[in-house]
Amino acid sequence: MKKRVERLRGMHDTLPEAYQHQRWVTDSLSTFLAQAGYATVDAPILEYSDLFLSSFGQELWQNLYAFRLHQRDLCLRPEYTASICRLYLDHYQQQPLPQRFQYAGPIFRYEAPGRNRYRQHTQLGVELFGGQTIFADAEIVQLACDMLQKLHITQYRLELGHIGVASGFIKRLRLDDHAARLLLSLMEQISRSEEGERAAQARLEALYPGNTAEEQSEDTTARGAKGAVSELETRFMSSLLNGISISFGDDAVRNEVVERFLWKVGRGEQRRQILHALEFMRALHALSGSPPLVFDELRALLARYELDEQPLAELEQLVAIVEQCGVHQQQIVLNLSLGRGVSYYTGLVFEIHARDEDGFEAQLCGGGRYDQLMRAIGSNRDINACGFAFGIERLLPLLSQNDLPKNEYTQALVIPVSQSDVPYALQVARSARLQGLRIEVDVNGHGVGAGLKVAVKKQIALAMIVGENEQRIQGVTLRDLQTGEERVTPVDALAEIVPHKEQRL
RNA sequence: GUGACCGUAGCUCAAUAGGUAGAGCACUGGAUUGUGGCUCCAGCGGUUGUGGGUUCAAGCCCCAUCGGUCACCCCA
Repeated sequence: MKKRVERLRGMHDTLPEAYQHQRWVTDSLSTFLAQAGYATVDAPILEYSDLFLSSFGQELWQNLYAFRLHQRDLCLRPEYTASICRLYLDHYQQQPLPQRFQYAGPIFRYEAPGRNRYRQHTQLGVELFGGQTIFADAEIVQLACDMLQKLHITQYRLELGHIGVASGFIKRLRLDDHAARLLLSLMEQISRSEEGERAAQARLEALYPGNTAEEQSEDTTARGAKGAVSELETRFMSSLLNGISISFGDDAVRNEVVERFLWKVGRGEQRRQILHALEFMRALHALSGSPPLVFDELRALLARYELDEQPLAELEQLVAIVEQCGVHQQQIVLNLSLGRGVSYYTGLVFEIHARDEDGFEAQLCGGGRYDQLMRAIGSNRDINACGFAFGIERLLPLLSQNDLPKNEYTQALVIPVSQSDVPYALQVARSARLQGLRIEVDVNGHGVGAGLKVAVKKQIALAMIVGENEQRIQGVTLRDLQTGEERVTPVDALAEIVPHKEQRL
């Protein structure tokens, strides 16, 4: 076999049917957003890597398609938000706020490909700059839901969260900035699973490494180091873990986890604070659920920790508005441990999930509020901003076939009788197209019989046979491939005849 | 990133226990030089993903690597 250049891993080709469907979805949603005042813009696919530093921290740096070219650090955009913010700063600062933008196009992330997951995929989204927080938040969440409505996708789950709760808590811990940010970005991972917590733990450990000599001695005599951890600390951790009922297999395993954690995290004040934060995040996660009940429970939790109720009040208003737009309470899940991958969110965060017909659940949409991103990428003032983006490829499997457009199939194939009739065939095709028909020409150069075979194989309903006889009268022999019926038709009249013939199919 | 399974013609797949690599579809030509679908005939097509190893002998066994699928992990 000849060596063939393969398609890149995680990249996909878009074939005619999928392309049509994708364009239909994009057009429908874009039209809808334009009705809401969102002007379509686009930005370069390639940007300076620095643009994405604040959104993709060091943790996600490896997920960028970044490279160095001519002494410049460049990067294929991993998302639109930062680019649109840059676009705003470059062109719109003199315009009055709020400003609304929509976009659609490819983005790139270097990740392990999987089902419904590509290294290049298409995002369609909006950014809303300025406006009052609660109203702007409500507008975009409502838009996201209405867009699904527009596509007749009704079975979905709307997850709402608010970074303000956890960040309010962390702020009080007086952690250093780096630790606080890391903790926040790990929140979702921590609350998801035992394994996730362990991974997060490792990252936090790296932040406050213990005494090197002690660690080495632990490696050689793991059990011998036991005495170094105080009885009190072990019991505290133990009861903490008990309280939030995580299953650890058996006591030995749990003790091991507790011990290693306390040991490795180091012994400073920071460690105690982090433990505190972990506990709080667990509690937040445990309380996720649907309104209205969950609000009471969350309010009680915030009161217990003496935290500001403002974020919760915002969410409550938001839920009320979203419900008025036809989203059922059962579809809404409040999850204050929702973190989202990127690190710039400051307030509302939300995601929309849905299950396809195979029962596979995928995230369709994600977004939130990021009031400090503008400053992070070089603005000299903060500009309130929020937005969201849909993954177009993930919407496609959820669409009903009835809604999707039919393929633009070819209506007739022009078959030249002999090679000398090709110029006339092309002329006929051109004339028919000018009349609005979709016409292909058989360019195989092998006669009428073979030409008709081509038409059948390609499932084209009509053939236009053209030779000397037809050219003499400026006509075609129009043959119906289904009935075998033939009639000679003037080229000028094709537009009237062809559509009628087709309807027989 | 981790684990499991898989990789043979353009596509879908065969190949006994390790013993000379096959079929259908598709494609090209013909039966049919201005009339198709059906049929028949012929042709084209391969370093068995790649590299190493074991063996008298490897598509098959072993190792590595690349790619694919699924489940985790993570994300849209």
